Amino acid sequence: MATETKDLARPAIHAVHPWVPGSPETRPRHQLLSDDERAQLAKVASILRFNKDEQIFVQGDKADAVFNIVSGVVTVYRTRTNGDYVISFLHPGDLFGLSEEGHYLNTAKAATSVTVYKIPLPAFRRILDTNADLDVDIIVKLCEDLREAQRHALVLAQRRAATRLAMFLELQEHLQSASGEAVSEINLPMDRSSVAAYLGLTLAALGRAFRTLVSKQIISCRDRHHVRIVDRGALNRLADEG
Amino acid sequence: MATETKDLARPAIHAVHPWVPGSPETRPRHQLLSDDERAQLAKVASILRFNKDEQIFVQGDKADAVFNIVSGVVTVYRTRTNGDYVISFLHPGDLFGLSEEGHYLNTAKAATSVTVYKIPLPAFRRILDTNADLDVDIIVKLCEDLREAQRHALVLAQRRAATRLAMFLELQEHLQSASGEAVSEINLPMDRSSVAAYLGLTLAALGRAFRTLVSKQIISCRDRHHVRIVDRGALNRLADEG
DNA sequence: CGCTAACTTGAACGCCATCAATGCTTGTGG
DNA sequence: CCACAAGCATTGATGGCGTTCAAGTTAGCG
Repeated sequence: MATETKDLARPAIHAVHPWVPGSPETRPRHQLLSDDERAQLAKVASILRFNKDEQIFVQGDKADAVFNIVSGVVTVYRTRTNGDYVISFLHPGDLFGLSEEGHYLNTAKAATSVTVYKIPLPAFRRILDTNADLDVDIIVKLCEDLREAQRHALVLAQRRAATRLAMFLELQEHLQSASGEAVSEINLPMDRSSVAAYLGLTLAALGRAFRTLVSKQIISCRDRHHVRIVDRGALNRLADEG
Repeated sequence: MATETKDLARPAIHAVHPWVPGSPETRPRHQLLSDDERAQLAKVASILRFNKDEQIFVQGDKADAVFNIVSGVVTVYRTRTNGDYVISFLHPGDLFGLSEEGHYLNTAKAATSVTVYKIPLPAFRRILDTNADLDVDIIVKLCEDLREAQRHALVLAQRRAATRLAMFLELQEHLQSASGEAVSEINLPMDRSSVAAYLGLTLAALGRAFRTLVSKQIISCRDRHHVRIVDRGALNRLADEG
């Protein structure tokens, strides 16, 4: 379809707008950018493709571009002397590489096959300077990223592994439904060790947490990447009350 | 001094600019806003004073204003069925209440006596629309907040309590030195239970962690709000290597 | 079909949560 | 200024849960 090709041929930033009234249900996640903004960004962007596990940038690299995801999932993580810590999983419509200090603070790698727009920072700044509306869109997106990071902290502050996993699964389901897909099943494209690194758990503890939820009839796993919620009430209770 | 009075009479947003070259050392945290921007904001802002432990807004309230700290420290936390979780400690030059979804997601309370500018959201948006430079300043600030939230997640992902505390102390020291104060001593204006809620620990565990660091001659405590670093190397090692 | 890496499972240990009791400090009123 | 009270913080003992290390299993890929 022509429209779809045209859509894919331009950067897109998806978010819920925090300032317009209405409940989150009535304000779905939508495309923030105008056609004009998207066209401007497309002019300076190059499109790149990465295979699973390929690195998009590495922590310490000079931060000279921002990225916008077209398709696929990106894992952002930081490597420390005692292991890797996953900061976030990013999805189509997300922007990343912006919140850096001259050099990338984190490493970004493809969790699945990924296509992204790469927008050189100087060009990006130039467009920001000349286009006031884009500024506001970026602000909205950053607010969303901030809320997301705070929710991540909330997850990590939980004491029991099963609670962290329950919150993570609810978050993933929410992300999927907000992006418009029907979700009879939660899709977890990243591998277990990445989830463990995101939840601040060892692989072993995460495995046990999965087994606990399955044995309690709260979820069922078709395979390692597909989870079905059996008892949503119990999952919610676990996530909310620890 | 006249200048100081004038400075205090206007909103101010402090941050390091992530896009200008140079090491963080050579790019100190500075005032982002121009005199004009500060004057515009001052026109629509009202100044408020809160005593220690007074609430500035409560989670669930309609989010109709953003706040800018003039002096004092603000604790942002979220209350859940199983307790309070501290999201962040905010300082003069910080902006908060922006990243909400129509209603405040968190509660903000004064950790010390606090004076803030309250800027009604409609007026704030109007200024954003007409002032392109301010947009960019807000973006810079949000990027800093995002990095901060990610660092918090990194702290919470640590397994040992002493490691979390070491990272927290280094962060506090960094904040203080970045705001221009000489730091022979780390100042912790918030109380222990808030620190515990920030670090995802119980009061008891935090107390033990303090005692561990003291007994290992890594820090010494003058009182509950003043910590001196005795062995910075050891503190660094603990924070970096777990 | 075989190999390798990812994942699961098991047993022992250690750390933190929990609960309870004590000590400290801050604010209040006598 | 002191006595008191109430909340905050430290300390101690116990148990649960997650880490660690190791072995076994599955899944994905050539």
